[in-house]
Amino acid sequence: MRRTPARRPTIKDIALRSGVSESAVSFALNGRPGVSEATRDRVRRVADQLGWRPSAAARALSGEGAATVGLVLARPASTLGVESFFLQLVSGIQEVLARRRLGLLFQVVEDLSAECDAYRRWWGERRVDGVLVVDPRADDPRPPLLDELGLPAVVIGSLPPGDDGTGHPGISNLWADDARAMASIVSHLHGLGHRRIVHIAGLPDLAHTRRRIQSLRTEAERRGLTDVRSITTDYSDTEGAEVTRRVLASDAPPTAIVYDNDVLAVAGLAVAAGRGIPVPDGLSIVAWDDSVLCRTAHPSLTALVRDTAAFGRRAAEELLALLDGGPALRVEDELPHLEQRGSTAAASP
Amino acid sequence: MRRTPARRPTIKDIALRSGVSESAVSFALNGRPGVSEATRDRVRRVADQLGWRPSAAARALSGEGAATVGLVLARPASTLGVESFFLQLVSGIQEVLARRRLGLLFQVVEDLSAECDAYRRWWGERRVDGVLVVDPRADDPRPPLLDELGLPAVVIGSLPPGDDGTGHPGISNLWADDARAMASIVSHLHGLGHRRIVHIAGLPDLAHTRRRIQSLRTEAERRGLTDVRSITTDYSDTEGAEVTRRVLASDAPPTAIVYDNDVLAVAGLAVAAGRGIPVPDGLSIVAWDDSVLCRTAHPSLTALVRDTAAFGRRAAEELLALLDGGPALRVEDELPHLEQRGSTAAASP
DNA sequence: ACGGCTGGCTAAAGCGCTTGAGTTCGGTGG
DNA sequence: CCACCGAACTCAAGCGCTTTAGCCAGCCGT
Repeated sequence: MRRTPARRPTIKDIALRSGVSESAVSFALNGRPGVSEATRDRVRRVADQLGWRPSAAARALSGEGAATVGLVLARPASTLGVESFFLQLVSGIQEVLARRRLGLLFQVVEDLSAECDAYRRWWGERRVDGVLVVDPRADDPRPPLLDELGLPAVVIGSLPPGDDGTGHPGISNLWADDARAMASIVSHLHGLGHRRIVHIAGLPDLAHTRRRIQSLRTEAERRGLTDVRSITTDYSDTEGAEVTRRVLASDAPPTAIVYDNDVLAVAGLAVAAGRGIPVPDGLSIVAWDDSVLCRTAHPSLTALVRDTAAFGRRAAEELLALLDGGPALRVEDELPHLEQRGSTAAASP
Repeated sequence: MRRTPARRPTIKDIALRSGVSESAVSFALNGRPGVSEATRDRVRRVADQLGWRPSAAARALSGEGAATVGLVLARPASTLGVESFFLQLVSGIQEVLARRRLGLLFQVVEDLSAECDAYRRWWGERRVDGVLVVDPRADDPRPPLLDELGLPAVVIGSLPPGDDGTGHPGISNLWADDARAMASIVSHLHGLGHRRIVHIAGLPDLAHTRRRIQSLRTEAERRGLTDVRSITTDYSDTEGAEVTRRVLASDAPPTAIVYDNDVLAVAGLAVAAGRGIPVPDGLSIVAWDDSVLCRTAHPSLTALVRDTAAFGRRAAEELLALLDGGPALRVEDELPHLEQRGSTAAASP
């Protein structure tokens, strides 16, 4: 025999018990003028004695907004394996949203067009007040779409080269300076005497991939390095391993490889180990983004670490500012820092 | 100058343009009787010409439910590093929810009591129609709470020993047979001649941790193995490494270690490598749950693999069934299978 | 003593949708 | 020819909350 679930109290119940009108209750509970302090107190007491909570639906319907923000992750199922990045990011985001009692509507989809559909649906159904957009890319259809819908958004991640982020009045951008970060890696490797460097990158369409590739080229030219190149992958360990194998088998194999994420790096390390190439003495490895993988690998991997949860927090804060009617901003996140571990050493001659 | 965002059409707009009443529109769009096929078609056409979407808030308010389910992850920020498990699970869940246009409200919190708060809040605010509960534990306060709230739920994961899952009429349970899975691991190791086995487990309060520990003991007794034990950890690579170090330094170190997740296993592997203990010849390692980590480790790790996305899908399906008024069920997921790789071999004498 | 304020409250409309209770109208059976 | 019926609609209430307009008592100044 199933217990009747407790009935949820409404402001009507509160009004009845405290002997005032529903409007008075609303005023009292929302800290609006129009009720005496005495009444306000009484109403408040009754409210939380009854365990009252405002109905999100009713609030939303009467123009208060949905009290929810959305986040969609467009990744083919195969790719979203390990990546510590997202849970950390989400965890940071939540921290901030929780303070304002905002919910996070989350969705994982296969591709970009499904992502856009999700935005349209959320907008149409008035489910979210704003969204957080990850993985900006070249010719990204999302900012214009969101602009058209009038859905406030924060794009998380550096914009593609050439896009300065203006022109989308309702959209903020929280960016990390991938160019400078790449420069710091190149500087480190160059300082160790490396002249042949390969960058095994992620998805070619992602904005940060392009920034990194571009920066690598610039830095190489600046230093007169001619044997430096980038190769894009799908971020999977499979491709990471395959590309590494190919690169190491070439005539003049690199003395250092920079991987665009931890999974690629670890996969690469495994390949090196399999071919009997000692790391770091025969090959230096740098991972972009730190994680347990990098720390537990053997040797542990020199990695570009950033505080992903903090990144998420800042993104959420920017979105809140936007929802509060603030202007769209471009803000830069802290520069990540290169944590030197056991996988980088002086180039062997 | 900001473009005025498009105004969202309501059924009133549709009613006006198609020359019928709002109710007729509602009937037409929801496939209810009471309108002619001709009218229905016309209304439908107008609706999607206008790009109409039902307002989730209005629907919810008029008794249709929130069209949303909730999932909260109670993990201290430190722990939710790599674990491929959750994103995979969520990805599977979404696949099923998407078919019914249900949203997923997601929350990451620090601990169990915050998780319970989240449920209360969601219930009070009528934000979700049901929830998915992960990481069941001993003396779990969540099922009784959800029962009291009358919030349909599916508990994902095996219940603690002694709890048969009955007694919570609104709650289904999707369980994996951790006991048999552990038995299969022990059988594999025993068959390879291992007699001293250590199980480096996860959080001691989690139900599946207890099941595994209990099963290990049972299996050991059945085979007359006396030098077998479990040690719990917080799932972090740090503790995994530390416990491994301690265990390997003991007088009669184990010849095989079973780790409760991929992170622990990789951390353990690194420790072994650091101490010059060859894997698998000097030590066999088994990881519970597969991931890139296991596959890219060197040697690759023998792992207990399960189809996590499928697990998520089934859980979501159970929840849907519950929301449709079906009875609470206990269903068992497929047995995971032990993928033998390079980290297990015959015990050295 | 009276008009005008102001503080404290109530009444009522409205948000977008569902739904049960009418209403209309073209048949049908008697 | 009329009562009756069901199909196809319309009306209006209601979900829980916010918000605008309005009401009334009491206090001010003159």
